[in-house]
Amino acid sequence: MTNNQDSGRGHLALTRGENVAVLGGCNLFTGLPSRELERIAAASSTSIVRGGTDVFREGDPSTGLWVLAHGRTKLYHSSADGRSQIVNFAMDNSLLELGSALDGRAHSMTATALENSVLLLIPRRILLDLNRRYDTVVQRTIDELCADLRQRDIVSTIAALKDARGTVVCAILQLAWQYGEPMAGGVRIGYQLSRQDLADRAGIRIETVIRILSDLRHENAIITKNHMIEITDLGALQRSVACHECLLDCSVRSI
Amino acid sequence: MTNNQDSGRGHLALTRGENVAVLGGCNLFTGLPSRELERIAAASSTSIVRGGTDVFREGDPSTGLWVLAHGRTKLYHSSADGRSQIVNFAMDNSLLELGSALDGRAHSMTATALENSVLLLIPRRILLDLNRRYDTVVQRTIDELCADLRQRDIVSTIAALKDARGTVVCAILQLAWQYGEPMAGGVRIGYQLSRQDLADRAGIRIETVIRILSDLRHENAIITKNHMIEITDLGALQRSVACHECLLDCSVRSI
DNA sequence: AGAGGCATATGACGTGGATCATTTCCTGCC
DNA sequence: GGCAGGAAATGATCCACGTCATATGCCTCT
Repeated sequence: MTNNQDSGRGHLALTRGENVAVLGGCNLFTGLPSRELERIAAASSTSIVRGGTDVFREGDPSTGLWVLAHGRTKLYHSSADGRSQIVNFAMDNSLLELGSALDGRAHSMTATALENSVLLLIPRRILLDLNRRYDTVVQRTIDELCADLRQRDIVSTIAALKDARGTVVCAILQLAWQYGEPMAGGVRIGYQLSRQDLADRAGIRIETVIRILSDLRHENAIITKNHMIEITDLGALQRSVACHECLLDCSVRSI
Repeated sequence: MTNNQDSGRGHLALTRGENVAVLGGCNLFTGLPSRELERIAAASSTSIVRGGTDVFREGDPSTGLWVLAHGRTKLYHSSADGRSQIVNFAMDNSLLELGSALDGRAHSMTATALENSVLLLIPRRILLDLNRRYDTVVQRTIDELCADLRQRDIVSTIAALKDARGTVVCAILQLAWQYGEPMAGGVRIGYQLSRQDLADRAGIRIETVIRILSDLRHENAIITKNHMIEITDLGALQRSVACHECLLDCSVRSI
Protein backbone atom coordinates (compact mmCIF):
# COMPACT_ATOMS: atom_id res chain seq x y z
CA MET A 1 0.00 0.00 0.00
CA THR A 2 1.71 3.10 -1.15
CA ASN A 3 0.15 5.74 0.97
CA ASN A 4 -2.14 5.51 3.92
CA GLN A 5 -3.04 9.12 4.33
CA ASP A 6 -6.70 9.98 4.78
CA SER A 7 -8.67 11.22 1.87
CA GLY A 8 -8.24 14.79 2.97
CA ARG A 9 -11.28 14.90 5.19
CA GLY A 10 -10.96 15.68 8.85
CA HIS A 11 -13.17 12.79 9.87
CA LEU A 12 -14.04 9.49 8.31
CA ALA A 13 -17.59 8.75 9.45
CA LEU A 14 -20.51 10.06 7.45
CA THR A 15 -23.70 11.72 8.53
CA ARG A 16 -26.98 10.43 7.21
CA GLY A 17 -27.17 13.40 4.89
CA GLU A 18 -23.75 12.63 3.50
CA ASN A 19 -24.79 9.03 2.95
CA VAL A 20 -27.69 10.26 0.89
CA ALA A 21 -25.36 12.49 -1.09
CA VAL A 22 -23.04 9.58 -1.78
CA LEU A 23 -25.89 7.40 -2.99
CA GLY A 24 -27.16 10.22 -5.17
CA GLY A 25 -23.69 10.45 -6.65
CA CYS A 26 -23.77 6.85 -7.87
CA ASN A 27 -24.93 6.37 -11.43
CA LEU A 28 -27.08 3.52 -10.23
CA PHE A 29 -29.29 5.76 -8.13
CA THR A 30 -29.31 9.14 -9.83
CA GLY A 31 -32.82 10.33 -10.42
CA LEU A 32 -34.36 8.46 -7.50
CA PRO A 33 -36.57 10.59 -5.24
CA SER A 34 -34.64 11.77 -2.22
CA ARG A 35 -37.15 10.01 -0.01
CA GLU A 36 -35.99 6.78 -1.58
CA LEU A 37 -32.32 7.65 -1.16
CA GLU A 38 -33.02 8.28 2.51
CA ARG A 39 -34.59 4.84 2.80
CA ILE A 40 -31.57 3.23 1.19
CA ALA A 41 -29.23 5.16 3.44
CA ALA A 42 -31.25 4.14 6.47
CA ALA A 43 -31.06 0.48 5.51
CA SER A 44 -27.35 0.60 4.72
CA SER A 45 -24.45 0.42 7.08
CA THR A 46 -21.33 2.56 6.99
CA SER A 47 -17.87 1.09 7.40
CA ILE A 48 -14.57 2.81 7.89
CA VAL A 49 -11.72 0.80 6.50
CA ARG A 50 -8.11 1.69 7.21
CA GLY A 51 -5.68 1.69 4.33
CA GLY A 52 -4.24 -1.75 3.75
CA THR A 53 -7.16 -3.72 5.16
CA ASP A 54 -9.68 -5.73 3.20
CA VAL A 55 -13.27 -4.74 2.56
CA PHE A 56 -14.13 -8.25 1.46
CA ARG A 57 -12.21 -11.28 0.31
CA GLU A 58 -12.42 -13.54 -2.69
CA GLY A 59 -14.67 -16.42 -1.69
CA ASP A 60 -16.61 -14.50 0.97
CA PRO A 61 -20.36 -14.69 0.50
CA SER A 62 -21.70 -11.45 -0.88
CA THR A 63 -24.28 -9.85 1.38
CA GLY A 64 -24.93 -6.68 -0.54
CA LEU A 65 -23.50 -3.89 -2.62
CA TRP A 66 -20.43 -2.08 -1.33
CA VAL A 67 -20.26 1.53 -2.39
CA LEU A 68 -16.97 3.35 -1.94
CA ALA A 69 -18.00 6.72 -0.55
CA HIS A 70 -14.55 8.22 -0.04
CA GLY A 71 -11.11 6.74 -0.53
CA ARG A 72 -9.40 4.36 -2.90
CA THR A 73 -9.70 0.61 -3.21
CA LYS A 74 -8.15 -2.04 -5.39
CA LEU A 75 -10.03 -5.14 -6.53
CA TYR A 76 -7.99 -8.22 -7.35
CA HIS A 77 -7.87 -11.95 -7.75
CA SER A 78 -5.25 -13.71 -5.69
CA SER A 79 -3.70 -16.99 -6.68
CA ALA A 80 -2.48 -19.67 -4.36
CA ASP A 81 1.14 -18.90 -5.20
CA GLY A 82 0.81 -15.51 -3.55
CA ARG A 83 0.58 -13.37 -6.65
CA SER A 84 -2.36 -11.09 -7.19
CA GLN A 85 -3.99 -9.83 -10.34
CA ILE A 86 -5.58 -6.43 -10.00
CA VAL A 87 -8.88 -6.19 -11.84
CA ASN A 88 -9.81 -2.63 -11.03
CA PHE A 89 -9.04 0.45 -8.99
CA ALA A 90 -12.01 2.20 -7.41
CA MET A 91 -12.46 5.83 -6.44
CA ASP A 92 -15.20 7.88 -4.78
CA ASN A 93 -18.74 6.77 -5.65
CA SER A 94 -17.59 3.50 -7.23
CA LEU A 95 -19.53 0.28 -6.83
CA LEU A 96 -17.42 -2.66 -5.75
CA GLU A 97 -18.35 -5.80 -7.68
CA LEU A 98 -21.98 -5.13 -8.55
CA GLY A 99 -22.17 -8.56 -10.20
CA SER A 100 -21.72 -10.57 -7.05
CA ALA A 101 -24.02 -8.24 -5.13
CA LEU A 102 -26.73 -9.11 -7.64
CA ASP A 103 -26.23 -12.84 -7.98
CA GLY A 104 -25.55 -13.26 -4.29
CA ARG A 105 -22.80 -15.78 -4.84
CA ALA A 106 -19.30 -15.57 -3.40
CA HIS A 107 -17.15 -12.54 -4.14
CA SER A 108 -14.94 -13.45 -7.05
CA MET A 109 -12.25 -11.00 -5.97
CA THR A 110 -10.77 -9.27 -2.96
CA ALA A 111 -11.22 -5.56 -2.25
CA THR A 112 -8.45 -3.89 -0.27
CA ALA A 113 -8.41 -0.24 0.72
CA LEU A 114 -5.36 1.62 -0.59
CA GLU A 115 -5.96 4.40 1.91
CA ASN A 116 -8.41 5.08 4.71
CA SER A 117 -11.81 4.77 3.13
CA VAL A 118 -15.48 5.07 3.92
CA LEU A 119 -17.90 2.57 2.49
CA LEU A 120 -21.61 1.93 2.48
CA LEU A 121 -23.04 -1.57 2.38
CA ILE A 122 -26.48 -1.71 0.80
CA PRO A 123 -28.13 -5.01 1.74
CA ARG A 124 -28.83 -7.29 -1.19
CA ARG A 125 -32.53 -7.30 -0.34
CA ILE A 126 -32.72 -3.54 -0.81
CA LEU A 127 -30.77 -3.67 -4.04
CA LEU A 128 -33.05 -6.30 -5.53
CA ASP A 129 -36.10 -4.41 -4.32
CA LEU A 130 -34.93 -1.23 -6.05
CA ASN A 131 -34.40 -3.21 -9.22
CA ARG A 132 -37.94 -4.44 -8.94
CA ARG A 133 -39.49 -1.05 -8.37
CA TYR A 134 -37.52 1.38 -10.52
CA ASP A 135 -37.03 0.96 -14.23
CA THR A 136 -34.19 3.47 -14.16
CA VAL A 137 -32.31 1.39 -11.60
CA VAL A 138 -32.73 -1.71 -13.74
CA GLN A 139 -31.48 0.15 -16.78
CA ARG A 140 -28.48 1.54 -14.95
CA THR A 141 -27.76 -1.85 -13.44
CA ILE A 142 -27.58 -3.34 -16.90
CA ASP A 143 -25.43 -0.44 -18.10
CA GLU A 144 -23.11 -0.91 -15.18
CA LEU A 145 -22.80 -4.66 -15.77
CA CYS A 146 -22.06 -4.05 -19.44
CA ALA A 147 -19.39 -1.54 -18.49
CA ASP A 148 -17.91 -4.05 -16.06
CA LEU A 149 -17.78 -6.61 -18.85
CA ARG A 150 -15.92 -4.16 -21.09
CA GLN A 151 -13.55 -3.49 -18.25
CA ARG A 152 -12.91 -7.22 -17.76
CA ASP A 153 -12.23 -7.59 -21.44
CA ILE A 154 -9.46 -5.07 -21.14
CA VAL A 155 -8.10 -6.76 -18.04
CA SER A 156 -8.00 -10.17 -19.65
CA THR A 157 -6.46 -8.66 -22.77
CA ILE A 158 -3.74 -7.15 -20.64
CA ALA A 159 -3.24 -10.42 -18.82
CA ALA A 160 -3.02 -12.30 -22.10
CA LEU A 161 -0.29 -10.15 -23.60
CA LYS A 162 2.97 -12.00 -23.56
CA ASP A 163 5.59 -9.29 -23.66
CA ALA A 164 6.13 -7.44 -20.44
CA ARG A 165 6.59 -4.05 -22.03
CA GLY A 166 3.32 -4.27 -23.94
CA THR A 167 1.53 -5.30 -20.79
CA VAL A 168 2.80 -2.34 -18.82
CA VAL A 169 2.07 0.12 -21.61
CA CYS A 170 -1.40 -1.35 -21.97
CA ALA A 171 -2.04 -1.04 -18.26
CA ILE A 172 -0.87 2.57 -18.32
CA LEU A 173 -3.12 3.38 -21.27
CA GLN A 174 -6.08 1.79 -19.56
CA LEU A 175 -5.41 3.78 -16.41
CA ALA A 176 -5.13 6.92 -18.51
CA TRP A 177 -8.48 6.11 -20.02
CA GLN A 178 -10.01 5.60 -16.59
CA TYR A 179 -8.33 8.33 -14.57
CA GLY A 180 -6.43 10.45 -17.04
CA GLU A 181 -6.65 14.23 -16.91
CA PRO A 182 -5.55 15.94 -20.11
CA MET A 183 -2.92 18.58 -19.49
CA ALA A 184 -0.33 20.63 -21.30
CA GLY A 185 1.80 18.24 -23.29
CA GLY A 186 0.15 15.02 -22.28
CA VAL A 187 -2.08 13.13 -19.92
CA ARG A 188 -1.69 12.87 -16.18
CA ILE A 189 -2.91 9.78 -14.38
CA GLY A 190 -4.17 11.27 -11.16
CA TYR A 191 -4.07 8.07 -9.23
CA GLN A 192 -1.14 7.31 -6.99
CA LEU A 193 0.11 3.77 -7.50
CA SER A 194 3.05 1.90 -6.12
CA ARG A 195 5.24 0.00 -8.53
CA GLN A 196 3.94 -3.15 -6.88
CA ASP A 197 0.31 -2.25 -7.64
CA LEU A 198 1.23 -1.62 -11.24
CA ALA A 199 3.08 -4.94 -11.33
CA ASP A 200 0.05 -6.72 -9.90
CA ARG A 201 -2.13 -5.12 -12.51
CA ALA A 202 0.21 -6.09 -15.33
CA GLY A 203 0.83 -9.53 -13.88
CA ILE A 204 4.61 -9.25 -13.90
CA ARG A 205 7.39 -8.74 -11.38
CA ILE A 206 8.03 -5.39 -9.78
CA GLU A 207 11.64 -5.32 -11.00
CA THR A 208 10.44 -5.73 -14.55
CA VAL A 209 7.95 -2.89 -14.15
CA ILE A 210 10.67 -0.64 -12.79
CA ARG A 211 12.98 -1.44 -15.69
CA ILE A 212 10.25 -0.79 -18.25
CA LEU A 213 9.21 2.48 -16.62
CA SER A 214 12.85 3.55 -16.65
CA ASP A 215 13.05 2.76 -20.35
CA LEU A 216 9.86 4.70 -21.06
CA ARG A 217 11.23 7.62 -19.06
CA HIS A 218 14.46 7.61 -21.03
CA GLU A 219 12.43 7.54 -24.26
CA ASN A 220 10.60 10.63 -23.02
CA ALA A 221 7.28 8.82 -23.25
CA ILE A 222 6.36 9.29 -19.61
CA ILE A 223 7.30 11.20 -16.50
CA THR A 224 7.00 9.58 -13.09
CA LYS A 225 6.58 11.83 -10.10
CA ASN A 226 5.16 11.35 -6.65
CA HIS A 227 3.81 7.86 -7.39
CA MET A 228 1.95 9.19 -10.37
CA ILE A 229 2.53 8.75 -14.07
CA GLU A 230 2.27 11.47 -16.66
CA ILE A 231 2.14 10.46 -20.30
CA THR A 232 4.15 12.84 -22.44
CA ASP A 233 4.04 10.88 -25.69
CA LEU A 234 0.70 9.17 -25.98
CA GLY A 235 1.21 8.27 -29.62
CA ALA A 236 4.45 6.45 -28.91
CA LEU A 237 2.78 4.37 -26.21
CA GLN A 238 -0.16 3.50 -28.41
CA ARG A 239 2.08 2.52 -31.27
CA SER A 240 4.11 0.17 -29.13
CA VAL A 241 1.19 -1.98 -28.00
CA ALA A 242 0.18 -5.13 -29.81
CA CYS A 243 -3.42 -5.28 -28.75
CA HIS A 244 -6.52 -4.72 -30.78
CA GLU A 245 -7.61 -1.23 -31.80
CA CYS A 246 -10.69 -1.48 -29.60
CA LEU A 247 -8.64 -1.05 -26.50
CA LEU A 248 -6.67 1.80 -27.96
CA ASP A 249 -9.86 3.43 -29.14
CA CYS A 250 -11.08 3.41 -25.60
CA SER A 251 -7.90 5.02 -24.43
CA VAL A 252 -8.02 7.71 -27.03
CA ARG A 253 -11.68 8.45 -26.84
CA SER A 254 -11.89 10.02 -23.46
CA ILE A 255 -8.57 11.81 -23.52
CA MET B 1 -10.77 -25.33 -37.05
CA THR B 2 -10.66 -28.94 -36.11
CA ASN B 3 -13.72 -30.36 -37.74
CA ASN B 4 -16.12 -28.91 -40.20
CA GLN B 5 -18.76 -31.57 -40.22
CA ASP B 6 -22.35 -30.45 -39.91
CA SER B 7 -24.11 -30.67 -36.61
CA GLY B 8 -25.76 -33.90 -37.59
CA ARG B 9 -28.78 -32.31 -39.19
CA GLY B 10 -29.57 -32.96 -42.79
CA HIS B 11 -30.18 -29.31 -43.53
CA LEU B 12 -28.94 -26.10 -42.00
CA ALA B 13 -31.77 -23.60 -42.45
CA LEU B 14 -34.51 -23.37 -39.88
CA THR B 15 -38.25 -23.15 -40.23
CA ARG B 16 -40.15 -20.46 -38.40
CA GLY B 17 -41.33 -23.06 -35.92
CA GLU B 18 -37.78 -24.17 -35.26
CA ASN B 19 -36.75 -20.56 -34.71
CA VAL B 20 -39.41 -20.28 -32.05
CA ALA B 21 -38.19 -23.48 -30.46
CA VAL B 22 -34.63 -22.16 -30.38
CA LEU B 23 -35.72 -18.92 -28.76
CA GLY B 24 -37.79 -20.81 -26.23
CA GLY B 25 -34.68 -22.83 -25.42
CA CYS B 26 -32.72 -19.75 -24.41
CA ASN B 27 -32.77 -18.94 -20.73
CA LEU B 28 -33.39 -15.34 -21.64
CA PHE B 29 -36.79 -16.03 -23.16
CA THR B 30 -38.17 -19.05 -21.32
CA GLY B 31 -41.61 -18.34 -20.00
CA LEU B 32 -42.54 -15.81 -22.68
CA PRO B 33 -45.90 -16.42 -24.34
CA SER B 34 -45.45 -18.27 -27.61
CA ARG B 35 -47.09 -15.39 -29.40
CA GLU B 36 -44.20 -13.24 -28.26
CA LEU B 37 -41.63 -15.82 -29.32
CA GLU B 38 -43.22 -15.82 -32.75
CA ARG B 39 -42.88 -12.05 -32.91
CA ILE B 40 -39.22 -12.24 -31.99
CA ALA B 41 -38.65 -14.97 -34.55
CA ALA B 42 -40.42 -12.92 -37.20
CA ALA B 43 -38.22 -9.90 -36.48
CA SER B 44 -35.01 -11.92 -36.39
CA SER B 45 -32.91 -13.09 -39.27
CA THR B 46 -31.36 -16.51 -39.66
CA SER B 47 -27.77 -16.96 -40.80
CA ILE B 48 -25.95 -20.05 -41.82
CA VAL B 49 -22.25 -19.83 -41.10
CA ARG B 50 -19.82 -22.37 -42.43
CA GLY B 51 -17.21 -23.74 -40.06
CA GLY B 52 -14.15 -21.51 -39.97
CA THR B 53 -15.88 -18.28 -40.89
CA ASP B 54 -16.63 -15.38 -38.58
CA VAL B 55 -20.05 -14.48 -37.24
CA PHE B 56 -18.79 -11.06 -36.17
CA ARG B 57 -15.42 -9.48 -35.58
CA GLU B 58 -13.87 -7.57 -32.72
CA GLY B 59 -14.54 -3.90 -33.41
CA ASP B 60 -17.64 -4.45 -35.56
CA PRO B 61 -20.62 -2.43 -34.39
CA SER B 62 -23.12 -4.64 -32.63
CA THR B 63 -26.53 -4.60 -34.26
CA GLY B 64 -28.32 -7.11 -32.10
CA LEU B 65 -28.11 -10.34 -30.18
CA TRP B 66 -26.67 -13.37 -31.92
CA VAL B 67 -28.14 -16.64 -30.73
CA LEU B 68 -26.36 -19.82 -31.71
CA ALA B 69 -29.19 -22.16 -32.69
CA HIS B 70 -27.13 -25.14 -33.78
CA GLY B 71 -23.40 -25.62 -34.03
CA ARG B 72 -20.31 -24.57 -32.14
CA THR B 73 -18.61 -21.20 -31.98
CA LYS B 74 -15.54 -19.80 -30.28
CA LEU B 75 -15.36 -16.24 -28.96
CA TYR B 76 -11.95 -14.66 -28.70
CA HIS B 77 -9.86 -11.51 -28.54
CA SER B 78 -7.18 -11.22 -31.13
CA SER B 79 -4.02 -9.23 -30.63
CA ALA B 80 -2.07 -7.40 -33.27
CA ASP B 81 0.75 -9.94 -33.08
CA GLY B 82 -1.57 -12.60 -34.45
CA ARG B 83 -2.26 -14.50 -31.28
CA SER B 84 -5.78 -15.01 -30.07
CA GLN B 85 -7.19 -15.45 -26.61
CA ILE B 86 -10.31 -17.57 -26.47
CA VAL B 87 -12.86 -16.20 -24.04
CA ASN B 88 -15.60 -18.75 -24.45
CA PHE B 89 -16.88 -21.68 -26.45
CA ALA B 90 -20.57 -21.61 -27.35
CA MET B 91 -22.95 -24.47 -28.02
CA ASP B 92 -26.60 -24.76 -29.02
CA ASN B 93 -28.87 -22.08 -27.54
CA SER B 94 -25.95 -19.93 -26.38
CA LEU B 95 -26.06 -16.15 -26.58
CA LEU B 96 -22.98 -14.62 -28.20
CA GLU B 97 -21.83 -11.53 -26.30
CA LEU B 98 -25.06 -10.35 -24.72
CA GLY B 99 -23.21 -7.38 -23.24
CA SER B 100 -22.41 -5.69 -26.52
CA ALA B 101 -25.88 -6.46 -27.85
CA LEU B 102 -27.24 -4.47 -24.93
CA ASP B 103 -24.89 -1.51 -24.88
CA GLY B 104 -24.81 -1.33 -28.66
CA ARG B 105 -21.12 -0.54 -28.78
CA ALA B 106 -18.56 -2.43 -30.82
CA HIS B 107 -18.10 -6.14 -30.34
CA SER B 108 -15.23 -6.63 -27.96
CA MET B 109 -14.40 -10.04 -29.40
CA THR B 110 -14.60 -12.11 -32.54
CA ALA B 111 -16.97 -15.06 -32.96
CA THR B 112 -15.86 -17.79 -35.33
CA ALA B 113 -17.85 -20.92 -36.12
CA LEU B 114 -15.97 -24.11 -35.31
CA GLU B 115 -18.34 -26.08 -37.51
CA ASN B 116 -21.27 -25.29 -39.75
CA SER B 117 -23.69 -23.39 -37.57
CA VAL B 118 -27.09 -21.78 -37.65
CA LEU B 119 -27.59 -18.47 -35.90
CA LEU B 120 -30.41 -16.05 -35.21
CA LEU B 121 -29.83 -12.33 -35.04
CA ILE B 122 -32.36 -10.56 -32.85
CA PRO B 123 -32.28 -6.82 -33.63
CA ARG B 124 -31.18 -4.65 -30.74
CA ARG B 125 -34.45 -2.74 -30.85
CA ILE B 126 -36.41 -5.94 -30.18
CA LEU B 127 -34.08 -6.96 -27.38
CA LEU B 128 -34.40 -3.62 -25.61
CA ASP B 129 -38.16 -3.64 -26.12
CA LEU B 130 -38.42 -7.07 -24.49
CA ASN B 131 -36.38 -5.78 -21.60
CA ARG B 132 -38.81 -2.93 -21.24
CA ARG B 133 -41.92 -5.05 -21.33
CA TYR B 134 -41.05 -8.25 -19.48
CA ASP B 135 -39.73 -8.35 -15.95
CA THR B 136 -38.62 -11.92 -16.45
CA VAL B 137 -36.48 -10.93 -19.41
CA VAL B 138 -34.84 -8.16 -17.39
CA GLN B 139 -34.17 -10.55 -14.56
CA ARG B 140 -32.68 -13.17 -16.86
CA THR B 141 -30.65 -10.51 -18.65
CA ILE B 142 -29.08 -9.52 -15.37
CA ASP B 143 -28.51 -13.16 -14.46
CA GLU B 144 -26.87 -13.75 -17.80
CA LEU B 145 -24.60 -10.71 -17.47
CA CYS B 146 -23.60 -11.79 -13.98
CA ALA B 147 -22.79 -15.26 -15.30
CA ASP B 148 -20.74 -13.70 -18.08
CA LEU B 149 -18.81 -11.69 -15.51
CA ARG B 150 -18.05 -14.86 -13.53
CA GLN B 151 -16.92 -16.48 -16.74
CA ARG B 152 -14.61 -13.56 -17.52
CA ASP B 153 -13.14 -13.79 -14.04
CA ILE B 154 -12.13 -17.34 -14.75
CA VAL B 155 -10.73 -16.40 -18.14
CA SER B 156 -8.61 -13.60 -16.76
CA THR B 157 -7.48 -15.83 -13.92
CA ILE B 158 -6.37 -18.41 -16.45
CA ALA B 159 -4.64 -15.73 -18.50
CA ALA B 160 -2.87 -14.42 -15.42
CA LEU B 161 -1.39 -17.72 -14.34
CA LYS B 162 2.28 -17.77 -15.06
CA ASP B 163 3.12 -21.44 -15.31
CA ALA B 164 2.03 -23.13 -18.50
CA ARG B 165 1.05 -26.37 -16.84
CA GLY B 166 -1.24 -24.63 -14.37
CA THR B 167 -2.84 -22.68 -17.18
CA VAL B 168 -3.62 -25.77 -19.19
CA VAL B 169 -4.95 -27.67 -16.19
CA CYS B 170 -7.06 -24.65 -15.26
CA ALA B 171 -8.45 -24.42 -18.76
CA ILE B 172 -9.28 -28.13 -18.73
CA LEU B 173 -11.02 -27.83 -15.37
CA GLN B 174 -13.03 -24.89 -16.57
CA LEU B 175 -14.07 -26.77 -19.70
CA ALA B 176 -15.01 -29.72 -17.52
CA TRP B 177 -17.15 -27.44 -15.43
CA GLN B 178 -18.83 -26.04 -18.53
CA TYR B 179 -19.18 -29.13 -20.70
CA GLY B 180 -18.16 -32.05 -18.52
CA GLU B 181 -20.27 -35.19 -18.41
CA PRO B 182 -19.58 -37.38 -15.39
CA MET B 183 -18.84 -40.95 -16.34
CA ALA B 184 -17.36 -44.08 -14.93
CA GLY B 185 -13.97 -43.22 -13.52
CA GLY B 186 -13.92 -39.54 -14.38
CA VAL B 187 -15.30 -36.69 -16.38
CA ARG B 188 -15.55 -36.50 -20.14
CA ILE B 189 -15.37 -33.11 -21.83
CA GLY B 190 -17.82 -33.58 -24.65
CA TYR B 191 -16.47 -30.77 -26.75
CA GLN B 192 -14.05 -31.49 -29.56
CA LEU B 193 -11.13 -29.09 -29.47
CA SER B 194 -7.95 -28.89 -31.46
CA ARG B 195 -4.69 -28.48 -29.60
CA GLN B 196 -4.51 -25.04 -31.15
CA ASP B 197 -7.87 -24.01 -29.68
CA LEU B 198 -6.74 -25.21 -26.30
CA ALA B 199 -3.49 -23.29 -26.73
CA ASP B 200 -5.42 -20.15 -27.66
CA ARG B 201 -7.57 -20.57 -24.60
CA ALA B 202 -4.58 -21.05 -22.34
CA GLY B 203 -2.59 -18.34 -24.08
CA ILE B 204 0.44 -20.50 -24.73
CA ARG B 205 2.08 -22.21 -27.69
CA ILE B 206 0.63 -25.33 -29.19
CA GLU B 207 3.86 -27.28 -28.66
CA THR B 208 3.71 -26.50 -24.97
CA VAL B 209 0.11 -27.66 -24.77
CA ILE B 210 1.01 -30.90 -26.51
CA ARG B 211 3.89 -31.53 -24.15
CA ILE B 212 1.76 -30.85 -21.10
CA LEU B 213 -1.08 -33.05 -22.32
CA SER B 214 1.47 -35.81 -22.93
CA ASP B 215 2.73 -35.41 -19.38
CA LEU B 216 -0.79 -35.51 -17.98
CA ARG B 217 -1.49 -38.60 -20.02
CA HIS B 218 1.62 -40.32 -18.70
CA GLU B 219 0.56 -39.40 -15.17
CA ASN B 220 -2.78 -41.09 -15.89
CA ALA B 221 -4.62 -37.87 -15.12
CA ILE B 222 -6.32 -37.63 -18.49
CA ILE B 223 -7.08 -39.60 -21.62
CA THR B 224 -7.17 -37.86 -24.99
CA LYS B 225 -9.21 -39.43 -27.71
CA ASN B 226 -10.82 -38.13 -30.84
CA HIS B 227 -10.09 -34.46 -30.06
CA MET B 228 -11.75 -34.83 -26.70
CA ILE B 229 -10.33 -34.96 -23.21
CA GLU B 230 -11.43 -37.30 -20.49
CA ILE B 231 -10.32 -36.55 -16.96
CA THR B 232 -9.42 -39.71 -15.12
CA ASP B 233 -7.92 -38.14 -12.01
CA LEU B 234 -9.83 -34.98 -11.19
CA GLY B 235 -8.25 -34.66 -7.76
CA ALA B 236 -4.74 -34.67 -9.16
CA LEU B 237 -5.61 -31.91 -11.60
CA GLN B 238 -7.23 -29.77 -8.92
CA ARG B 239 -4.30 -30.22 -6.58
CA SER B 240 -1.82 -29.09 -9.20
CA VAL B 241 -3.42 -25.70 -9.87
CA ALA B 242 -2.34 -22.58 -8.06
CA CYS B 243 -5.50 -20.56 -8.44
CA HIS B 244 -8.02 -19.62 -5.85
CA GLU B 245 -10.49 -22.13 -4.44
CA CYS B 246 -13.39 -20.24 -6.03
CA LEU B 247 -12.50 -21.51 -9.43
CA LEU B 248 -11.98 -25.02 -8.20
CA ASP B 249 -15.27 -24.85 -6.34
CA CYS B 250 -16.95 -24.06 -9.61
CA SER B 251 -15.29 -27.00 -11.25
CA VAL B 252 -16.23 -29.38 -8.50
CA ARG B 253 -19.75 -28.18 -7.99
CA SER B 254 -21.34 -29.29 -11.20
CA ILE B 255 -19.41 -32.50 -11.66
C1' DA C 1 -2.52 -47.68 -53.31
C1' DG C 2 -0.25 -43.44 -53.26
C1' DA C 3 0.12 -38.45 -52.62
C1' DG C 4 -0.83 -34.35 -50.31
C1' DG C 5 -2.25 -31.79 -46.38
C1' DC C 6 -2.93 -31.03 -41.75
C1' DA C 7 -2.70 -32.10 -36.72
C1' DT C 8 0.03 -34.08 -33.44
C1' DA C 9 4.36 -35.14 -31.48
C1' DT C 10 9.29 -34.54 -30.06
C1' DG C 11 13.98 -32.68 -30.04
C1' DA C 12 17.42 -28.71 -29.79
C1' DC C 13 18.31 -24.11 -28.88
C1' DG C 14 17.93 -19.21 -27.46
C1' DT C 15 15.84 -15.65 -24.75
C1' DG C 16 12.82 -12.77 -21.91
C1' DG C 17 11.70 -12.14 -17.67
C1' DA C 18 11.66 -14.30 -12.92
C1' DT C 19 14.62 -14.55 -9.10
C1' DC C 20 18.00 -13.11 -5.87
C1' DA C 21 21.29 -9.81 -4.17
C1' DT C 22 22.80 -5.26 -3.43
C1' DT C 23 22.62 -0.31 -3.59
C1' DT C 24 20.32 4.05 -3.74
C1' DC C 25 16.65 6.98 -2.76
C1' DC C 26 12.85 8.81 -0.10
C1' DT C 27 10.08 9.85 4.01
C1' DG C 28 8.94 9.98 8.51
C1' DC C 29 10.58 10.17 13.19
C1' DC C 30 13.38 11.00 17.29
C1' DG D 1 20.70 16.22 11.49
C1' DG D 2 20.92 11.44 11.70
C1' DC D 3 18.73 7.16 11.81
C1' DA D 4 15.44 3.50 10.35
C1' DG D 5 12.40 1.24 7.22
C1' DG D 6 10.46 0.74 3.05
C1' DA D 7 10.22 1.65 -2.03
C1' DA D 8 12.80 2.10 -6.09
C1' DA D 9 16.59 1.09 -8.91
C1' DT D 10 20.11 -1.86 -10.94
C1' DG D 11 23.09 -5.83 -11.69
C1' DA D 12 23.88 -11.02 -12.21
C1' DT D 13 22.09 -15.50 -12.86
C1' DC D 14 18.95 -19.10 -14.31
C1' DC D 15 15.25 -21.57 -16.36
C1' DA D 16 10.59 -22.20 -18.40
C1' DC D 17 8.73 -21.54 -22.42
C1' DG D 18 8.87 -19.70 -27.13
C1' DT D 19 10.83 -20.78 -31.46
C1' DC D 20 12.30 -23.52 -35.19
C1' DA D 21 13.12 -27.88 -37.28
C1' DT D 22 11.76 -32.39 -38.16
C1' DA D 23 9.21 -36.58 -37.75
C1' DT D 24 5.00 -39.32 -37.43
C1' DG D 25 0.24 -40.33 -37.74
C1' DC D 26 -4.31 -39.71 -39.84
C1' DC D 27 -7.71 -38.40 -43.26
C1' DT D 28 -9.15 -37.19 -47.90
C1' DC D 29 -8.91 -37.11 -52.69
C1' DT D 30 -7.69 -39.11 -57.01
